[in-house]
Order: sequence, then C-alpha cells, then structure tokens
Amino acid sequence: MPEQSPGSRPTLEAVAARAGVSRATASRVVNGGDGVRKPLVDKVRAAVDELGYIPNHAARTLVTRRTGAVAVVIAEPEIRIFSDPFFSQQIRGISKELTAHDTQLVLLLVEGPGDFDRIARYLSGGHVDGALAFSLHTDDALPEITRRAGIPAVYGGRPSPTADPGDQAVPFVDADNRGGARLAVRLLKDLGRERIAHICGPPDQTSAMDRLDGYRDVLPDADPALIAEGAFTVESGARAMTELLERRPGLDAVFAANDLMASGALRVLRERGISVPEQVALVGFDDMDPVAKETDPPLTTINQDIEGQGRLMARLLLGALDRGRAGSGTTPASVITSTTLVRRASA
Amino acid sequence: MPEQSPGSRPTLEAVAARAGVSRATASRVVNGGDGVRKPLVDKVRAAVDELGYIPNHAARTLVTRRTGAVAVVIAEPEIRIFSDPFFSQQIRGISKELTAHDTQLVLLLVEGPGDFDRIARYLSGGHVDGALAFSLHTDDALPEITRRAGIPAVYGGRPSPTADPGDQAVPFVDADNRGGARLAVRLLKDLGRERIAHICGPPDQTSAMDRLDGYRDVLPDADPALIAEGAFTVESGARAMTELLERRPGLDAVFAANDLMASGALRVLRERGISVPEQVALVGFDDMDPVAKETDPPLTTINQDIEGQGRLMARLLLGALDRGRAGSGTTPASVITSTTLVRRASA
DNA sequence: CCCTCCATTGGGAGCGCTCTCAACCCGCCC
DNA sequence: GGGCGGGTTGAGAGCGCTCCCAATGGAGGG
Repeated sequence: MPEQSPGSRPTLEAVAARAGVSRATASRVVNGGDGVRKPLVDKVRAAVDELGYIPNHAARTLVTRRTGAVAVVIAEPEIRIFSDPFFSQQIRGISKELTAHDTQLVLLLVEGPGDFDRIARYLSGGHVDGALAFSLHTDDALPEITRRAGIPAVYGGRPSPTADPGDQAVPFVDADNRGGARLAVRLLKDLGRERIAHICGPPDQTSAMDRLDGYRDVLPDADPALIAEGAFTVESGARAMTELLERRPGLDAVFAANDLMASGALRVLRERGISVPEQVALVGFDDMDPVAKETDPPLTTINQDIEGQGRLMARLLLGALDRGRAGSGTTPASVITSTTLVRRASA
Repeated sequence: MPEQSPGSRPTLEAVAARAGVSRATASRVVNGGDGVRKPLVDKVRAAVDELGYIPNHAARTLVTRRTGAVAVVIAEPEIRIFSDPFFSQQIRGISKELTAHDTQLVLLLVEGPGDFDRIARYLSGGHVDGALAFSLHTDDALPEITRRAGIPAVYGGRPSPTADPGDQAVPFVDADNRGGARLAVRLLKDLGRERIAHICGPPDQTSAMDRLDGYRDVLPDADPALIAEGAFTVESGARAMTELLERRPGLDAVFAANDLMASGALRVLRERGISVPEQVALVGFDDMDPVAKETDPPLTTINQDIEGQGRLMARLLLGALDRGRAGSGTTPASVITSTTLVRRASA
C-alpha cells in the first residue's frame, strides 16, 4: 500500500484515465466488476493498485445514501459499564459480525441525562444506517428516539413495556432470563433445599424482573421475606445477604440474580462462618468471566452466550438494512437466546 | 424535532427557499452565522427549526475533507479487554472529550493478527480525521500503520522503541509507571521490609517493563530470584506467587505490577496461611475499581487517573487536528501523567 | 452630492462518486 | 445479407454542501 501524502488521494477519474476506460466502467470494477469484460477488469484493477486508489467514502455515501456504519448506543451514564464485562463482550460480538460485513461501528456513550438530544440528532443525521442500543432502564427514551430517527434499531435486552413506543414492537435480543432463573431455582429445589432466598436486581431492569419471575415460577408460594433487592453490584449483594440473614436466619439456599451479587453474598456468608454449599447453597447468574470461576468456592451459575447475543443483534440489524435496501422495510423479529446451568461448587 | 420519514430529509436548498435567502447564506447561518445580519440569521434559524433540517454529513465531508470522526483502535485480539476495566475507563474519558468537541468515535477492534490490513485500509480511507490507538505489544504494527495512513494519531501507553517507526516520535499518553513503582517499593522499604519481591508483567508491554525498572531503581541489588513474571491476570499472579514462595520462602513483601496479579497473589498467601500485611506486605498497581477495594484485606496500590488519560489523549489529538487545519502539522508532545500511592490495608 | 470602501449577499463551480440511459458492437436468426 | 437483441461501454446528470468571487447597497468622507 503506497503511503498517503494527505490531500492528494487519487480519484476514480484518475484510475479510469490510467486504465483507459470511462469513470463509469472504473466504478463498476471497483464495485465488484459485474458486467465488465475481463480484460478491462484487469486493467482497472491494475490501475487501482498502482495508484493506491481508495474510494472516497463521503462521495459514495452522498449518492448511495448508505453510510456503511452502524451506531452502538450505550445508555448507561454510570459506573456499571466499567466493572461489568457484559458490555465488552456484547461489543466484541457485534464488532465481529459488523466487520465481517464491512460495516463500521460508531460508539455513542450517553454522557448524562441531558445527552439524549445529542444522540437523537446524531441518529437522525444520516451518519449511520442503523443502531444497536442498550437500553437498560424503563425510563429510557431510546426506543422513542430510534423510532423517530427513522432508522432500524435492534435492542440488547428486552425493553420494558413502558418504554416501548406503542404498536410497533421493538426488536430485541435477550437471554432467556426467566427460563435461566427457573433452572437455577429448580436445581436448588432438587437439591432438597427448602428455604430458598432470592437476591433480585433493580426493578427498573427487565432482566432483573424476568429472573424474579423465574424464581416465582418455581416457588409460587415463597415467603416474601426471602426476597431482597440488590443493584447488580458486589456491595449490594453483600447488603442484601445481610438483610436476608437477619430476616430469615434459617435459609438454606440463595439464588442471586447475577454473579456480582452472588460474590458479595458469598463474602458475607464466609464472614459469618456459614459454609457454602453445605449450610447454604448459592447460585448466581451470568457465568461472568473472571468472577464466577475465581470465587471460593467457584459459583454454580447460569451461562448465557453474551458474545453470541452481540453477534445476533448485529446480524438482525444487518438483515433489516438489506431488506430496507430491497424495499420492504420489515423490522426483524426479536430473539430470545437460551441459557444453561453451569454446575460448580457453590451449589 | 419532527419525525423523519426516511428519504425525505430537507436540504439546505429547502431551508434557503423557506427563509427567502440564498443557499450560501443559509449555509453561513448553519455554520455559525458570522457575517450575516441578525434578521436573516433569525429567519434561517426559524426555517431550520420548522423543517427539522439536519445537515447532510456526507456532503459536508465531501467538500471540507473533514469527517468529524476519530478512530479508536484497540489492538487487543484477546480476552484482556473483557476483564480489564482499563479500556472502558479510557474510552469513557475519550468519549467525553470527543463529545464535547462534536467529534464521533469510531471503534475499531482488531479481530486477529490478519486484521491489521483492514484497519490500515480504513484509516487510509478518509473515514476518520485521526486515530487514538492502544498498542500494547512491542510487535505491534500500529504505529507504522498510522504513520502510513498519514493521519495524526495519539497512543495510549508508551509504544516500545522497536515499534516506533524511526525518527518521528510517536505521541503518547502514559502513566508514570516507573515513578509509581518507585512509590510502591519505597513504601515497602520504609516499612522495614527487607526481602521485597516483584511480580512483573509480560516483557512485551512497556508498562510492565517500566514498573520493573521502578522496582530496580529502589532496589538495584535485589536478588533476581525475588522477581517472577506474570501476565497481568489473576491466575498468573497466583502462579508467580507460588513460584516466589518456593524460591524464597522468607520473603516479607511483594510488589505486584497490577491489582489483578496482586489479588491472585493474595489468594495464594491466604491459602498458605500467610498473613497480610503482617508476614507479607503487598502492594498492587492501578487502583482498579472493584478489585482493589474488594480484596481482603483491601489493596494498597498505585492510583493512576485512567479516565483522565483518555481525555488527555483525545485532547492532544483534537489539538493536532486543529493545527492541521491551520496548516502547521505539528505532532503533539507526549504526556506522562502522575501516579499516587493509595494506602489501604495490605501494606 | 458623488465616490470609495466595507459589510452582506447571491451565483455558480465543483468535491468524487453512482446510476440512468443512450450508443454501440457483436452474433445470430430469418 | 439485413435486422434484431443482448451484452458492454461511455456520457452526463446529479447527490447536498462549501467556498470563491462578483454584485449589491449603504455609510461616510471629500
């Protein structure tokens, strides 16, 4: 690849001239070469190589109205993204899939409650062909924004009903949180545990509520005092565990709605000299990479293929974009990915 | 903001017509309004609002030759990005700074060794005005790539001398790793420890080597057997600690080159019934958010302002871009950010 | 009162590319 | 042998915007 002295990039015109063809033919070759006779194709290809021609993206976008880029919107102003490998893994999956389809990833981090305007403007501004969004909280304006922007969007995680802008269903990819939770609680039940507590996540996140629903599916008559609320963090898990132990000292199992809270709970149990899994069996959720394996004992937990979810999101969006080009702008269907039980030592 | 029915976005032409001015004047107003009389400015602004006009980015880029976007290249094909909050925090800082300057962030994750070609093509393709890169390993082709692409770039972390493409110094932002390490080791020495071991990071990362140098600055005559190599992961820290304990059972302090390895070391020490900090004092590095505070005992460590480093990188790059526009294409100077000792319970 | 000058404004030329459409050329069939 | 059709190719018109340059008009000085 020849070096680029800035501001002197060869144009299609130059390639055409060098190959002795018209700009139109050069363009055809650059875009796949269909309908151009072999010798000409070769000539143009050679000219491209010699000149180090790289198509001007802006010019192309101007006429095709496709940017070849997709926005990833993360509406999480706060700290969670730092400590949570969840996002990184989804992004890795998204990136892989987009790269494979020559599509760029524009990252939009929401910098605060007032920042949605900026996001809306950007999405409406024709900078990107579509959006992948992580909208975790029920009060989130994102679904409404993407709908208004008139570009296809796929969500990571089921948006809450209240955030859903009416008739148009918002396509999303989510793990089978409820089913996973059932798996976890059923294991504890099968183990013969009789007072199974639950540390649930924040009520404004659908994943937390779905997991709670799964717990209730298996234990419809559970003592309400056996449920404590956390915030998906280690600290909050510890607090919730303390609370549970005060309310129901006789509990013999805990299902925590994620591994972070499970590890917080584990710390409290250890501090009190309560043995895991002998006295209290513990199950987490997420199978989060370093956390679940590194605790002592390692966590029994529910695995979800996070990277796979990212790939799937990208694939759904790319599909919608392709269909959009073909004319029929159908929105993709949502997908729920399966979860599996990973048995380690904590239960 | 009016809704967008796709494919029918108003153009500058439409705004001009509605405001009763020429396209040129409308353009001036949209771009700040300098040199346009107040009443006309107001008319155009009103037309913009009524029509919901949003400038076409591609058209603008085509003529200005500025994309208003910056690439963030992460040349870390593997798992580290998942468990390491480091990147997320830098990106958060970068995002804040870029957003404040109306610049977009295009994320480029290197998907494997063969993927550098794609990155090179992208950076050379006029998609972005500049690049922020994280090039962690000495064998990294990134500095060469950005140089060839002819766009300004700023690195996160000092590139190794071997990766540096010759005369042109590569501008970077890095923590004062060496100074931080000195702080850590000096503390241990001041505490009266006499056999201070070091768990260093992988030799192909300059941060690891700088921290090792800092250790040696304070302990030039240290027993080589007191140095063990890890890979910046929890597991490798545990292994290194085991090794050290075999080689020098009498060691009374450990400086680990990051908190992850420190926590691995801590686990081994606890398993062996060695008390921290009484028998062995332990210092980490990074002050990594959940890790350092959550260990038992909490880690004494070296803090670096990671988000600040990200902001700084972005600021340097934006500065270079502005200067580039002004004509004088000077590369920014590198910056070393200071580190501070955070005293907790492990030393 | 006329001329000069500066502050505004508008006209128009492109930025580099795609895409429609007409022109062309060849082989084939009647 | 002439006409027709399909496969190739080229010419030209924009995509929406910025920016150069010329035109305009009013203020101020002589």
